[in-house]
Amino acid sequence: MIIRPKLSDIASSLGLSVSAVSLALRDSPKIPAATRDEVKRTAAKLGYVYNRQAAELRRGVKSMIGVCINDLANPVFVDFIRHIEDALRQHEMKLLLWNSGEDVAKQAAFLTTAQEYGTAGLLICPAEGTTREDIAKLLAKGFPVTTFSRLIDGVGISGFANDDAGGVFAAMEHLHGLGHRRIGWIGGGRRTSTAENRLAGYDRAVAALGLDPDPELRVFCETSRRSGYVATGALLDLPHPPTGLVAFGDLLAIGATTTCRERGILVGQDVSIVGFDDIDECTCASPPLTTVAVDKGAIARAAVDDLLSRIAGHAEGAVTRLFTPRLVVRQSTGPAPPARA
Amino acid sequence: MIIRPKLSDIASSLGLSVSAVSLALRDSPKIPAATRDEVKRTAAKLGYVYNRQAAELRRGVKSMIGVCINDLANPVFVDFIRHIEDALRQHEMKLLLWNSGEDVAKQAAFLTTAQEYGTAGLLICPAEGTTREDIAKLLAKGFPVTTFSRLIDGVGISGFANDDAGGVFAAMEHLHGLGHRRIGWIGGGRRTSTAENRLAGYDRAVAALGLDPDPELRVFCETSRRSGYVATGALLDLPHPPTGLVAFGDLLAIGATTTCRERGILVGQDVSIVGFDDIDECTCASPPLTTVAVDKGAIARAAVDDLLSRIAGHAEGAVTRLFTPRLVVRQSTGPAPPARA
DNA sequence: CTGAAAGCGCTTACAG
DNA sequence: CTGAAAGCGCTTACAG
Repeated sequence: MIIRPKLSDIASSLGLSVSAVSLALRDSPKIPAATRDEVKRTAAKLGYVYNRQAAELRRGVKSMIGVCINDLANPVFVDFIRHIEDALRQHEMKLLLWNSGEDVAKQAAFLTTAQEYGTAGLLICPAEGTTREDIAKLLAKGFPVTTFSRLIDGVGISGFANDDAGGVFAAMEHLHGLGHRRIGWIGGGRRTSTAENRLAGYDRAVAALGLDPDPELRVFCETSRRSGYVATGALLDLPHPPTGLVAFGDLLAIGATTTCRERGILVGQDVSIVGFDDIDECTCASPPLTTVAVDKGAIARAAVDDLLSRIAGHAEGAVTRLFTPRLVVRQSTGPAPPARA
Repeated sequence: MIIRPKLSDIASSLGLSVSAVSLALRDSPKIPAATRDEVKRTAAKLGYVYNRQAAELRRGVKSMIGVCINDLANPVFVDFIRHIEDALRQHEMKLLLWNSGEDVAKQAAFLTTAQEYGTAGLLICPAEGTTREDIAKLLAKGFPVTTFSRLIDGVGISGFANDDAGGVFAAMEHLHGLGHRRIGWIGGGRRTSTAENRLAGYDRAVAALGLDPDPELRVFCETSRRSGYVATGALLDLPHPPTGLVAFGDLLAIGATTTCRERGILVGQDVSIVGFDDIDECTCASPPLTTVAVDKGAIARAAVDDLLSRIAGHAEGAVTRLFTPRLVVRQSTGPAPPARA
């Protein structure tokens, strides 16, 4: 038995030429329908597997896209991946997935692999510490790259992200409207565009709304439930703790609810908490979490479209597009408690 | 400027032969060190990217492994992936990741892609509904496949999984030792080996320990926080609710704690809850979750070793290995409350 | 130590 | 409608 049959095996078993078999398998009208069927039957019988590497080498086309994200453990990226997959499927493109885990070295290794394996281009949410030079190097090689969720400025690469500053501002306005005047910030401890912009939204809102600008109210940490738990503890230990809390991400906000619960503090009454991203878990958190919903589907689709048109050679200049998020009010926010003595 | 330079571009720019360049780049002792350095410098200068597809086609070797899991949204798989990655890195193998999302059609599409792109073999946690025939078809083509976490029996494929029945049995013994006699089961609603075995462990323990065998105590659902929330509600609504609860997975158990919290039921006092898997979140759940810790690292390493030796042709017969889990007692379990009238 | 030639499994003009 | 030939970018014997 032939281990891995190739076109020539099908051809010889049928008394056809290799070219005829090649065309038949791809439904060329040059081959009579009856012959095509026969070829396909024989291929199936022999257990033929198309060697796409060989075909792509010959044709000079590619059909894989590399996707590199920074933190698989954050559900928001699982959402992004699902949307990217959906968008890619319509273009018959496959996805080569990678998780950098915020490790620039791992990310660099993947970038190399992605190129060596002939991916057509790269969709990347850059790990913290990714430099313009890292990206410029790829671009110089003519390798199409588009960023999503996080942006890298000033290097001529397209980026599609949420309006992070605006999202936090909206969250702050919401709390301000509920009477909160001392509002804490947790998270965004990494040097990424997302962290910078969300914090900028916080600072801007503090100034614009006349809130307490106490720098102690800002606690920087990474994005995980545990970090949210710890950071919120620090905030509540303050001599004069905040009544409202905006978190860099939902994971942090969920961690924050744990801290409150342990201390017998009622979320939505004693303290109001707003998350960011709108992951599924928000609806079954306790209480269900008020959050800033990021339009992951629209961002994913726009990034895929940009990358594909770049790959196709219709490369207009780099574009940066920000998508407006939507505040979703659930039960983790409520009127500020009356001031205490 | 050359768009994507190849060996011949380096060769001609240096007045060398293509073969010399090929050997130099791979540090062959046949090429003088000085020449090697020069070749590498030129390659870097020209922005040369190794075409691994072409090289693998010629050499007849492969360096990618496909990994197909069933649910990326479950953190336990993120853990598995990380361990698989680590094991693979030592063998210079790359990973082509895919999430079937419990969709057999998506999984089938990936299996085809993985073969067409020339992955050396496949590590798979089969989606619900994967048949023996699905696997047999791959095996018939001589395509190396190894399962992990979930097993497919009777088809001559190696599998590495947790001792699921034993794990649940240990959880039940723990609760029994604390005085619980009416213990509920939530989850495992899918037809997978994991679900069957964990439920079997429950049933066996109910019989062996003389617990209440009320079938109402078993609620089947899929694995998510939300499902755990809902299923636990159903259990607590029973005229005679259980005092202990074993969940198919930690995500469910965490959902269960939410239900209890909402109803003012103290977890670890009024009701004891045991999860399964030991994901990171267990330690920052409230209360921290007693769980059955799966040795994901050992399972991942064993599966990778098996697959790689199969790829290398040292294919002993298929082996199935079960790894003994470890009960980790935290604060979600405690003595059964005194029986009520 | 270096180069010319063949070939991995495909596809694509080009003849017949 | 069908086949022989060339070539995608590499690597590997094989001569020199």
